[in-house]
Amino acid sequence: MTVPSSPGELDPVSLESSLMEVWEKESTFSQSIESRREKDSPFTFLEGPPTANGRPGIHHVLSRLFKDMVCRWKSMEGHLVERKGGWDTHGLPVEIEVQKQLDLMSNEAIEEFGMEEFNKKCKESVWTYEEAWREMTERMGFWVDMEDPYVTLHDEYIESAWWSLKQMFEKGLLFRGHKVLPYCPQTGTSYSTHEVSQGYKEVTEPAVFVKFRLEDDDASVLAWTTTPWTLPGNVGLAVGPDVTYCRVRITEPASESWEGRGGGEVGEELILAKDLIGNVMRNHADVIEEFPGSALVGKSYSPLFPGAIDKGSSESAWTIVSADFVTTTDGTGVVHTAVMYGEDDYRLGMEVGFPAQHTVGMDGSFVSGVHENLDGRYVKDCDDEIISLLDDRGLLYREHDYTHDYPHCWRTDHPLLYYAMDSWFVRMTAVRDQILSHNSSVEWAPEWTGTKRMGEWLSNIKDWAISRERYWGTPIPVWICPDCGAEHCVGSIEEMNAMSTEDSPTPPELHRPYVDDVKLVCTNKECSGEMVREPYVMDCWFDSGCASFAQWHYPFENEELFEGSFPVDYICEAVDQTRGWFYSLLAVATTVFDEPCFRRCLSLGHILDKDGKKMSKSRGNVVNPWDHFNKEGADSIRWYMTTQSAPWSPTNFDPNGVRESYAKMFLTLWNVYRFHADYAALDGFDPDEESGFVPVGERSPLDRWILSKVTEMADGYHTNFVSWDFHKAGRGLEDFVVNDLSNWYVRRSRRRLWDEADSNDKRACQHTLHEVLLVVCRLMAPVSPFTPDHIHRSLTGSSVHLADWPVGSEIVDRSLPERDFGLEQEMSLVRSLAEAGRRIRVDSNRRQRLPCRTGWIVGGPDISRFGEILAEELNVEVLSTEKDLDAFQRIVLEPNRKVLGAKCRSDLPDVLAQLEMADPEELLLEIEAGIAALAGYEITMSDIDIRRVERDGFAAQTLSFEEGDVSIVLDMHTDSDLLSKGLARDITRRIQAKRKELDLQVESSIVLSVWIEGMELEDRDWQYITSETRAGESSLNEGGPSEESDKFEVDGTIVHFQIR
RNA sequence: GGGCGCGUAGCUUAGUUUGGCUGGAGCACCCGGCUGAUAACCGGGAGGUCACAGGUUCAAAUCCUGUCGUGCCCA
Repeated sequence: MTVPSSPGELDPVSLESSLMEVWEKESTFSQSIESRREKDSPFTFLEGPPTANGRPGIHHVLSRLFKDMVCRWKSMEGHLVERKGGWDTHGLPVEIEVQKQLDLMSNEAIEEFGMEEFNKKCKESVWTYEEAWREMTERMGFWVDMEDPYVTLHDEYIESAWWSLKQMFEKGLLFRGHKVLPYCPQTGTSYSTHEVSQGYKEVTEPAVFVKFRLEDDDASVLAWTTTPWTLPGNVGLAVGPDVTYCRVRITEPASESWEGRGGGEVGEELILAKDLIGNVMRNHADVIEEFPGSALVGKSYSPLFPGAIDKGSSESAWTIVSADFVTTTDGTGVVHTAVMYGEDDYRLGMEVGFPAQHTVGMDGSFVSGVHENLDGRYVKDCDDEIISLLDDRGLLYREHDYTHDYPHCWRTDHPLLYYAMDSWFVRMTAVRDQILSHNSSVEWAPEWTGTKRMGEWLSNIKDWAISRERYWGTPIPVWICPDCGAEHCVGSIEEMNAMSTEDSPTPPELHRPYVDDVKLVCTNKECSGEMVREPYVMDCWFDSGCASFAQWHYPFENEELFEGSFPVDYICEAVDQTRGWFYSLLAVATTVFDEPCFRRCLSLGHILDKDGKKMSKSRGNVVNPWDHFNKEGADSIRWYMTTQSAPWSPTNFDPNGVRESYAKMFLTLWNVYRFHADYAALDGFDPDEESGFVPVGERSPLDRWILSKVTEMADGYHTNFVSWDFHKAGRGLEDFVVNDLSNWYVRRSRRRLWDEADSNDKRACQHTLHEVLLVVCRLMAPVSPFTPDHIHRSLTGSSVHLADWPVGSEIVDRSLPERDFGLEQEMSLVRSLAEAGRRIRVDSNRRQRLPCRTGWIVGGPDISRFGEILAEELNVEVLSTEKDLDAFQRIVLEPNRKVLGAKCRSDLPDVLAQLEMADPEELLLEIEAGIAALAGYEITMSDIDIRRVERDGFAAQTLSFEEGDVSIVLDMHTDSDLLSKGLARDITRRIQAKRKELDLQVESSIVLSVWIEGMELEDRDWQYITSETRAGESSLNEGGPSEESDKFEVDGTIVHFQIR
């Protein structure tokens, strides 16, 4: 037996914090899982691990909300939903944080400081904000197991990652190559594009037009570059096969105004794209030949810096090749290609077989043998020297200053060099078809994230560079023999130990520098070398991409757990993870298991600030979730975030919106609950007491109406959940609670519960409220888990999170009342008529409290069972029906433009004009007779809509429905009887307001004195006032008004009143 | 520079898939009403270049093209 106690005011913060304690004490989270274990229908969720080295902001609440919501919902549907927490702990951002802290601005500095110590610091730094994350997670009500999370830096996790890499290695998917990256030679660091984007600076640098002398032809091809330091590394020129090129002959010497070095001789012949002649040439020149780029392909030219690069076996070195990326937007339409110093260059070089050799060392200086004037010098200091060298040999056409944005090192401010770094790759291009098909098996929300953003990207998939020349990360488990070149990928700790040489130490953990010291016995039996580990760590995306199995330390243990949870049912992260985690999960699952990794993926939009700007520390517009946790509470934030916009739409975070969710959704819900609980406590109402139960069929139409409506709402809510439209679900529920439940059902039921005597009707109302509140709480619980749980516990004694989803599922039963469509329709009409009545009063200047003698309903279905309610809402003495519409109304014919437009096309305006002029009554008769025509077109009923409007002089409103029109007509006549009744209501209202102002108890009685000037109040109405206001003693018009009395005026009547 | 989103009232948004009646709500504002009903509720008002420019159509917020702004990812 559960009799609710009187709940008092809503205090969301204390409600939520005390509930958190209850959850802790009762282990509600684990109960909510364990109670569904028997049903044996798991729904698996995979947590995208956050990095705890930054403080959590409101945007983190969003993704944790949608993770939690779906998990809670699926739990209530009866599924077993385990949620293991996780932490992402490796990666460059961690290193950068520590480097900043310790002022270690280069790799050299880190190594001097000591890699062991450095990595220790990284390991500590990773947990800087763990506490803050845990607190936020708990406070927002995200249920996830943080006691036993997976952690990417644990040996178990790393071992699983190693295992997966070995699978790829054995499938031949792992290979060594180069990756061109922005690189800072001063710090010895290559940068991710993400980091680079923060360091762009506008700089002015020398750019040059260089002549490449063709062999077997007395002409030069012109190419342009903004990085003269890459010219010694030139091994090829790229042209667009369909671009039109020209051979031009210089006809006159340059003018005096020529700036800088370089130039062309009269008679010299140059080749460049036709469209760019005007931009490039500074001499008068004749076009002597035109041809497509394809005509140039295969021609050889002389190297600019002979000897800088060894041709080796390359056949294509220093020839012209075709490339699809060549454009004529700038330069000469000929692209200078230095394989090791540009991404396009490298890719092209690999395709056509240019020699891939460095002319620049890792220190940023030219290697020896490039040119005697350049060897050993820092490349950016050599621009001028290189230009002079070219000019001296007549290979420079022109130099000029060029201003552009160029990436710079945020630590040293030096320009970064695009530089081909040694790198390990996973051959994703080999599994393109598989990953595409796995991707298309995923249910993406929104759909375009999968088909477009991910799908189109995957169809141009590139090999995945998984190695990083860093310190803090999962070490690459590849060992190479320096003697014979044998490669071996280790797949477990055991394997490493078994293969290690006698002198090798046993590493205390699987991190650098410890694993670096492990040497393996060479796998080549003929070789006696010691294999050395490749000194890289893995891309941290690889780490997190292993989460589906590495969280269980699969395949070393938990085989069953893994197999039962793969592919996972649900993941959810923000949209920026499309090419991050979503991709790395797919990539690893495809290469290791040839399976998709997840079945459903919700990709969320970002939270922006209220001006639509990205939240960032530097802008200072990051919203601290605690500002709202401590004010409106987590439920309101969660409800706001859910209902504000579609999950995948970017949302401008408006603090006022959180307040609104609180004021509207939660306060309203609370007051409905409070209304129920206050009277339930007063009457000792026990929902479980069978003798007091009123079957639904015996309850009032109002009760049956709200029960029907709650089912309608619940079904819509569920449908929206299924199609990921959580925002629509929430809006529908809120609308139900505010409008149907609070503003109509509770308002209309108030008097039923005031009755102190026990009655069937009162108990019917209590049961109805009880039942509706439970459905509402259960539906809301996944979105906002606190308030609904509080209410649910108070009504039933058990947690809402252990309850079943009212809509039911394949596992749990449906528990919703039956719909009664007729009742719903009638009530909808009643409410519309009540509103229409208020409009009439506004239009006719008749205040609501002044009753009307009669109201007529014209047309529509029989709504007599709600006659009393409607009469009260309309404040009419008598409500009757009238069949004859014509007494109050006339008709208007409106064109149905959709139908008419299709029929009349361009004559539509004529037809409309004639319809406008036609007499509606006559035309309608013609239409009914089938003889109507306008502007030569036959007009039928489907071409028009009939609408009724009230005749002048009647206070009436007409509502149009598909089934026909319904009108409400009010009698505007006034007499002393009505005036007295109206006055009584005004006086009552004033006294009640005063009672409230004086903070009187509802049941306490008062001593009332009233003085009325200018009107007679009938005895009957005076009785009404005294009983409504609980006046124990009362006096009317005795003596004169006292000085303490209140005074008001209504329609010329002055009223004084005093209560004691 | 490329791909994918987004842009509707001062703010948050519905409507866009499938073109058709006067572009619909909430917050804030103004007027009125109602209330032992709450930060509530009801009626009305004001507030819109549906980002901009073209196009298709009898008809465009909706479809097409381009531009601008903004966000994510990539370069």
